[in-house]
Amino acid sequence: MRVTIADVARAAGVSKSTVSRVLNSKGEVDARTARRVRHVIDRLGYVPSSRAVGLARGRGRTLAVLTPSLSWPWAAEVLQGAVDAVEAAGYGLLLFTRGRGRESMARFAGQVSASAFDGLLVVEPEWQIEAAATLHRTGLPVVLVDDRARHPSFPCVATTNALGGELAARHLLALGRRAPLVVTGPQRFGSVRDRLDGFVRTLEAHGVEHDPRRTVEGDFTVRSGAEAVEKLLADGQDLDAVFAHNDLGAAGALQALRAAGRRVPEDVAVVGFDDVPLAACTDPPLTTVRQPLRELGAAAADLLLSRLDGKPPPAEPVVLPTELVVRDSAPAPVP
Amino acid sequence: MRVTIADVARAAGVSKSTVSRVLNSKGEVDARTARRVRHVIDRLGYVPSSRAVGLARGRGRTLAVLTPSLSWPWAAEVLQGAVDAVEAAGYGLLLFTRGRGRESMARFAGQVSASAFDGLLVVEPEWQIEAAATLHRTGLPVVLVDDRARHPSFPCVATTNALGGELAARHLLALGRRAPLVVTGPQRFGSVRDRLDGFVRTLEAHGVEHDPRRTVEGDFTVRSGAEAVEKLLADGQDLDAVFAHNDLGAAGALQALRAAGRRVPEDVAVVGFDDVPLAACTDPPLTTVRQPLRELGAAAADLLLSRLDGKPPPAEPVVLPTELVVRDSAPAPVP
DNA sequence: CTGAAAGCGCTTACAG
DNA sequence: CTGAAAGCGCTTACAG
Repeated sequence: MRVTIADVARAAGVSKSTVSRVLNSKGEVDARTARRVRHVIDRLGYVPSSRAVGLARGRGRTLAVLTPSLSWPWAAEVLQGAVDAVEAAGYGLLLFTRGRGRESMARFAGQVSASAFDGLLVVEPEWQIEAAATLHRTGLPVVLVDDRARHPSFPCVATTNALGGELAARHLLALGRRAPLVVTGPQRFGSVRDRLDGFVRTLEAHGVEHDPRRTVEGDFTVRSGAEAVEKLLADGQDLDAVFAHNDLGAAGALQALRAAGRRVPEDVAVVGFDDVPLAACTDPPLTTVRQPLRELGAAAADLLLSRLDGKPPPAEPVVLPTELVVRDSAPAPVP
Repeated sequence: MRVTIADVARAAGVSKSTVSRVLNSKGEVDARTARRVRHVIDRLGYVPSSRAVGLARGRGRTLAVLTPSLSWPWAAEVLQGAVDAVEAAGYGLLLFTRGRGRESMARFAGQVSASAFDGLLVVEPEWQIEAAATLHRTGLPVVLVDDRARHPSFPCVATTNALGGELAARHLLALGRRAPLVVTGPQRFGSVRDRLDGFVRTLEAHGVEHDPRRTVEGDFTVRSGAEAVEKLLADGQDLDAVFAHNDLGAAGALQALRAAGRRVPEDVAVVGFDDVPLAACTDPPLTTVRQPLRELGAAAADLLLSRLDGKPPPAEPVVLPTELVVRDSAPAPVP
């Protein structure tokens, strides 16, 4: 039923070796023979079995990506960037998410050992970093989409998180704000600490002291953004700005501020992070620090692909720039 | 380097056949022999090569999914549901998106012929339906996540779109609205026509005539939702409600209404469709017809898996229910 | 209950 | 430039 290389060889009156040679344009083949073989291939609609090729060659054309839940819009964007790049290279991409915790990691490890793929992309690694390190040591090419320099032993791509924090701070300072609430993500993340550092350092460089009580650790959910605002308000603290470490948190802050009767941006200016599609749909639309999410995914995929081609990993992480996108929640300062 | 079945056989003092038998618990194996083999497997950390197994058996444990861009939040949710189900079954999932049109479909077709996977999930098929049909004929198990009964020759899972339209209409009628704008998706989609039908029929069943000029075809983008409202307003038509066929469109309508000085929900009530995460973050939060997106993905995956196990496809499409989620953009009617 | 052998569909030295 | 043969790592009748 399936057309095999043997069928092609027979129909073309040559050996399987020769068919293989024209298939992979490897070794010298007589031009006329090659043409004949190609014709037969077309006529029969022959496509080599990826399994057989993979087995014979010891590797195939399949990559895998391990990513957080796709319900996080930024993960979906990064993944889309990776898919596009992988697809363009003619590779397949196996998708694993961290939906089911340890159990699902175990299953993942099984696939790895089964060498079902030839390279791995890890998006925002957390506790699975050990697993990644083990694989890496095993010889599996691994690339991380991650925070700068947190895992220096891996090739990785990252964004300028500290600069992002700085951009947010400069903008709020220019708007005359002096008492911002910072809703961070989980502070075990290096990216989060970098954003915070960049923000606070910039504030202080401009003579604005940042009261630590105005830094609240969130978990990147809408709810945590709202709660941070509610709590601060309940404590009687005042604020004239919010810098949330992601757009979802900023959206939550927006809701809580409205509920508390604070006007945005007049009373409180709000700046988010990421620039996911949601950011343009809130009321008012969010000013935010844009991360080039698709580009991150694509760059990581390309890096992995080039490693498979035997190119050495870059000494430094690949770092893509963040930039400020100004919308109504923290408009451009009037000159 | 790689531990093979031969290594295990040697270490356990048995043949490869026997190792294979205990691996697949197939055929009779002496209990003690089996135990010994298992020990060796554990000790050596042996995992069968998925490629070799696939080649020998003629099929492996890999599925593929062909889905629209993950930038559509609903696609990301459906995909997440599918990943979870596939992963739980111990299968791998190869991801293809329609990012690059025909070119990417060609590449996709290549992977298919290479039998890189054993079953295919198609999410919201449009022009690639022919390709799917061809594959299906070839013997590849295919399952669709699609609109009810549009492709009766495929096993598929769908939602109650007409009912969704009806729910939206009933809610708006209960709020006393009589002049709704309907922003549809592309009307070539069966789901879109079903939603529209359900909506209009319900209106008319309640003695409310629906002026066809108040049905505007959109393309599921935020922009198209906003434009539909702007155009209607520019034409001097009046409206007291909007029913958008997806939440993004509803978010766009919200923006345009605000810009036009209409209050939501007082002047204009707005109902969306899907209930993606964004829906809870708009101002006001969206009342919307919820689609069980993850469940759709999971159900499709399970259906595909059961087909691979040789179970016959269900005669009828699997249909999951939509339900109305009431938020502030169209609040519950006061009794 | 167990093993030797053939076969899955390719690639790759090795000869010629 | 081309072919016969071995090998990739498994499974599966077929004998015993």
